[in-house]
Amino acid sequence: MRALVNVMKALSDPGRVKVLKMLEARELCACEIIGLLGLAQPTVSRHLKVLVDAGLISGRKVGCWVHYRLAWDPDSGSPYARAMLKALPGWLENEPEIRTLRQALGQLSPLKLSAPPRLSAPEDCCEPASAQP
Amino acid sequence: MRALVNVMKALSDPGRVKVLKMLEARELCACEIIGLLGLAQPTVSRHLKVLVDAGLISGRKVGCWVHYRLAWDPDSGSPYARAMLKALPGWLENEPEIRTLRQALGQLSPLKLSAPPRLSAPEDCCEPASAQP
DNA sequence: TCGAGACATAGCCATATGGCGATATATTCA
DNA sequence: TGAATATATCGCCATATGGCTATGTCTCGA
Repeated sequence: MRALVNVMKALSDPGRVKVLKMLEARELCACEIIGLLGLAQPTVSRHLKVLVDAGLISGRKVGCWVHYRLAWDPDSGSPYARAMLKALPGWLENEPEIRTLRQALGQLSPLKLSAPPRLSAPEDCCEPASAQP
Repeated sequence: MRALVNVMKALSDPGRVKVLKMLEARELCACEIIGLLGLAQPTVSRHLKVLVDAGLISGRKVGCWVHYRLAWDPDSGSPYARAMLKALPGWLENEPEIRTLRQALGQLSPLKLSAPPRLSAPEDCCEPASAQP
């Protein structure tokens, strides 16, 4: 019960749902998510923690960065989390908010992740996605 | 997005999840749910409203009573609500809380609902499920 | 028409949640 | 070692949530 409620609570916030929809496209580092969501870094960090605790995403540290991805692993996460991750890709595809995010995501240069020890840092990783002049 | 978040919020409370699990067995009137949940009547009433607003259950007034059931109807409710209603029966079946509720539910005399205009009132409909002597 | 019962609503309170800035921690690079 | 960067944590505030009691509304039957 606790596990189920935790997953549902995690899905009860638009920002967190957006994160999951973005991670459908590809793995993202925290700073990219911050830029895309347009929220303060501590706020996003907490949202990510909620998603991790619910078993919906997992993060792995790569040098200075933490790369988040959907927790597809069959053993990690709860069955509830897996069920929701399976359902989500069919949802919200026509939502304007999501389409906008997808577009912004495409404009970001993809992460050049490969070598955990030696890492070529993505120069524009932490450019804020929305530049206000 | 709003609709999805509303469904997930509705599922974010153990009491409301219990209501849905009980309604899997059969239609219930509000007073039965009050007895089974062990919460005050206004509290349950509000929980039921949240579930109705999310499109997860529907209530129909029968005389003095309101009978609640899962919102299976293909047109009513959101696709999110329908998806969750489809998933829920496979969940929490081994949860002690739920098993206890199921048992208590079996001990209640089933509602004799049939005639919307004329209605044979269930005598013990509003007996509190927990009698403290 | 009036009382009783079933349910909904209003209002109050304690806690949870989500936002933020400030700060701590960890890692890389010079 | 020390500066710079990425992320996490802390503490504060406003709002949302969930519990309750009191009260309103509706329906039935006397």
